[in-house]
Amino acid sequence: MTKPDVAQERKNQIVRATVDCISRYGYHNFSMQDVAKTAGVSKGIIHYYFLNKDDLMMSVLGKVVSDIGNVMHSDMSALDDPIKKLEIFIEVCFDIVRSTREYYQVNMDFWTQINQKEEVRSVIAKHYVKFRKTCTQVLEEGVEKGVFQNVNPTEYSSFIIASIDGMSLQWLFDDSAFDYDKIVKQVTSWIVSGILTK
Amino acid sequence: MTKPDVAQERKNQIVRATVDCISRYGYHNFSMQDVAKTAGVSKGIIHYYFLNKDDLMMSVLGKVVSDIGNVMHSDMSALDDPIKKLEIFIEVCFDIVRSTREYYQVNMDFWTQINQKEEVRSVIAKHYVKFRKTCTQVLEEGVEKGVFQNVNPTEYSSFIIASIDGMSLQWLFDDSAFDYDKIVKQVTSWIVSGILTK
Amino acid sequence: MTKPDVAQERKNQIVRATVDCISRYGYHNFSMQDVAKTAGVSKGIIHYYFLNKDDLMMSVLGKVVSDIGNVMHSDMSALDDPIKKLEIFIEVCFDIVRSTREYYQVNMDFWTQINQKEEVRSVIAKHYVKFRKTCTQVLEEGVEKGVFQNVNPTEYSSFIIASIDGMSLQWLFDDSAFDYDKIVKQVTSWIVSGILTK
Amino acid sequence: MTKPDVAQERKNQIVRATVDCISRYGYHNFSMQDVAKTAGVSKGIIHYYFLNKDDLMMSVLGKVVSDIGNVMHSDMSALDDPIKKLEIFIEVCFDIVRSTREYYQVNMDFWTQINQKEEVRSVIAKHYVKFRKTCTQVLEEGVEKGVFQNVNPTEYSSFIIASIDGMSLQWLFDDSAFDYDKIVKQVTSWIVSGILTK
DNA sequence: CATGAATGAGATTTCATTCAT
DNA sequence: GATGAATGAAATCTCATTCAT
Repeated sequence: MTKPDVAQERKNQIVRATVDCISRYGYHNFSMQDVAKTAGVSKGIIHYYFLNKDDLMMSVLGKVVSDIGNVMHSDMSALDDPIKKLEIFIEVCFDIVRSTREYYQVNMDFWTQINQKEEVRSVIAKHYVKFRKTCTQVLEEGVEKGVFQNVNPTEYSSFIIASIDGMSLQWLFDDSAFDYDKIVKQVTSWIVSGILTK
Repeated sequence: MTKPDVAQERKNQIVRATVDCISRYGYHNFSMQDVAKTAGVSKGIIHYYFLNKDDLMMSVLGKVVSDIGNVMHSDMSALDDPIKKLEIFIEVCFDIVRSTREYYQVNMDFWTQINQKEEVRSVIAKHYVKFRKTCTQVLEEGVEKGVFQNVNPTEYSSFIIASIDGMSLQWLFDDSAFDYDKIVKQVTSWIVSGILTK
Repeated sequence: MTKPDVAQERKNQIVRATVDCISRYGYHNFSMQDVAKTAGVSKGIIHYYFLNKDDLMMSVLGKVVSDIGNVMHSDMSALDDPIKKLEIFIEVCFDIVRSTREYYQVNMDFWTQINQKEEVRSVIAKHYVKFRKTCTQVLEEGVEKGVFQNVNPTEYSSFIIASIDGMSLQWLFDDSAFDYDKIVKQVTSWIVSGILTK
Repeated sequence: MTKPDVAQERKNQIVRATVDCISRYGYHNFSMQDVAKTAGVSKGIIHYYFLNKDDLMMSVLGKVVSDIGNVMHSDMSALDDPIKKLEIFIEVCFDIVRSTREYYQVNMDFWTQINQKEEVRSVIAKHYVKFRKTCTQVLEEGVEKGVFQNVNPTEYSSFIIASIDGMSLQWLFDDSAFDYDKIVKQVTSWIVSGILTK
């Protein structure tokens, strides 16, 4: 059978269409009709697969968050040098923003919901926990090997991720403010040299 | 004149009410009716003072951005020591987030509009230009006095501001993730020691 | 001012239009749009005066129930003879059904809701309490004067009202089944003679 | 044949499920989906056996009406005494309401349709014709035997049935209004003594 | 200036019905 | 026969905006 899971495929199709719509029309300026048109399906079928718009949006958030999370986990295990590993981690993170700019923004759009919808806040919070954990592992390895100073790895992870998010924001607000590639390298160097044993 | 622009006072009143509503009901979930009730005025009068909801929102953005900007400029000129000055700058910034958490969140809510409304993007971009400039001045003073390394001050400003925004985000997503006061001090120390001449 | 209470007048106008719609299209086959058109107003204004369709329907029920209740209280106090009084009470009741057939049916339409909406059931129940009380007073007077047997007046009231409702139902189902005027007289006589002291 | 009409059995199954749904969700608040789930069949198959929802509803009405009709015809022929016979007829009728309260309510729900759907009105009207006829036969027997007064039996049948329906209504609206068992006996006595030869 | 009744476009959602499999 | 995915009409409800008073 070439029809292993029509339902799942349809759901994916609708979620993808929704991401498109958010990108194009804005987080709260798209209608179910828009999603239907984009996905090439009828309005009704969306409510067949998703309880309501909220439910659909939670699926979108889930996808965005997990997609970003998945990219981050891409082969770092192959590397031995903690410094190289950290540099690559940072590079990959910055790359997500640059190469999926609209996608990262859709992710950002959910931030407006953290005060109104506990579930949204919770998903994002968990994403950051995982995010920090990934980074922490890299740092701990370096600390163990004596390459990195004995800082609190979780705290320094927060700091690293904060720098990446913060720089990305400034770039999204104004991509002529600085040369992204150049400043990414600069920031990476500041972050890395900040933790290197003297 | 003892009649200092009643119109302006009315506009302020409405804008303040709107900030309240965004905080309470969410950026996309409040109505002009809500604003009217909160401000204690009629629905009609809002459209007398503001062209439409968009116009009102731009005024809100203007207020939020300038309020935050104003806090930052508070007495740093009195200090002589560049290190102390930088530390205070960072502290003040973090304080804005902590002490006006909801307010900062309203500011953040506008970030989701940068793709849809060029004017919003532009206002935020200008805010960050000013923000960086303030920081840059502090850094330049330190570089001049030989206390700070000869890094590109604008780039390091971006980095500083990025750290502040990024840490604040993580805290807004989950205020149990770390002790804000403690990590603020830690991050401040990392930022400062990263630029000190060895 | 000839505009003492625009709001109340509008509400009445909408409620009246709703009764019309229920009569014409059926209890669950009319839309807010229909009501708007019938009342000659816009769809939106209905939701300005009524929270939602349910709220509107409760107002309709209130009106129907109280209108019917009001008719029943029409001058019986003038009469002295308990028998005459009872006969007139019964006549008035039957008259309500005959002369406001559609109206009585709208009232009936709410009966489908008694299992789903406690408030509906409660309003109807209270209406019947009042209904029985009115009848009971007539009976008690007759018992006191020794004209009526010493039956339980509330129970006999229930029986009287039951006969009226039940006969009306059969007539509504098939108005060719019997001559309404004739059978009303017959039933009245059975009811009255059933309580007369021998 | 040992395959006694699978189709009929399926139809019954669906009709029964519909009665359940009306009871549970209300006459106007259940969907074909609900029926399908309750019957344990697919949504599609319902439209295979029934033309549409209206058609299904007519089948439900048919079932409800004939079920109630059937109960009424149960063993009265064995009795000789017309008084006893009449008492039992009344008792059985009241029993239908008490013992199948929800069922009787479903029957009542159709009453609201008599204005909109001639077919519904007609079925109900025919049901009452049969109902009255059954009662009339009991009365005629008593008149013939000189036990009952020479009233018009059809008219008195209407009156009897009206009392039963009317009392049941009041009870359905508020089952705390009176003790059903007690008042049933009382009403029975009033009805019977109203027709006894003096 | 100020009010709030009124409008109407448009959003979400439900659901009877169809039809390919 | 049987399924359930798919459709699309229609319903309720919200809300920015207008305008007579």
